[in-house]
Amino acid sequence: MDELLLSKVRLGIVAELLASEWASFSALAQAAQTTAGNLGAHLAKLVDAGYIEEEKTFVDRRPQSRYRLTPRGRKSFIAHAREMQQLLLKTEVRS
Amino acid sequence: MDELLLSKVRLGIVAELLASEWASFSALAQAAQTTAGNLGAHLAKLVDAGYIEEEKTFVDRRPQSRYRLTPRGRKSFIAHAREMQQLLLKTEVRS
DNA sequence: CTAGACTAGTCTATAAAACAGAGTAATCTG
DNA sequence: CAGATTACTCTGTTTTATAGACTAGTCTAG
Repeated sequence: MDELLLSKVRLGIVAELLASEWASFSALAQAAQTTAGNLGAHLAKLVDAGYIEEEKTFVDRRPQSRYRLTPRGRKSFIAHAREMQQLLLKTEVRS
Repeated sequence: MDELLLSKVRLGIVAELLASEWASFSALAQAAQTTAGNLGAHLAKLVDAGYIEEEKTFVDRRPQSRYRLTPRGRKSFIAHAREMQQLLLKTEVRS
């Protein structure tokens, strides 16, 4: 069970990055429904874990960080979703 | 996204209860791989939320609490697993 | 019958994590 | 240039998780 993926905010980040290759800080803030401060902290954790990649550039002379999932991050998420599915198989109710 | 199900320990509890109708405190301690104190706290949260049911009885003159999933708890878990699956559909990698 | 060990927890203090909001740096707008 | 905006980072507070001490009762042995 992946501790890093047991978080509303971090799952929101990953969900967004699964849908779109690269996402900006502000796009992620919207996706994860949280404040900038909190988002920054969660992003740092995901970067440290090698789940996402950070690229700091300037767009129109303004700083802009953008992020994307690494193969490792993608793999981890898939494994996580699978584990959930495995648990679900233990119950008969399937509807 | 269900906050209550974003926890290693609580997922361990739910997993065990999906597999076996009723489970004792000690069986859950083993399933969730945690200490008694911690387990007690998490069980209390799940009981408060109406996800599990607690039954305190005596077995061989000793106190024994046992727990089982409520329909509500089961439903919530299934919904949670489904949400994960939905996120997974956003990526092309399916292997 | 009582000392020591065990079961089945609960309670409490500490450690870790999440979070919000203040602060920083730069740009743009009137 | 004053004030507003973007794009964050840093720090202090609050919330959550966790371990371990503690309680209550039972069982075993001497």
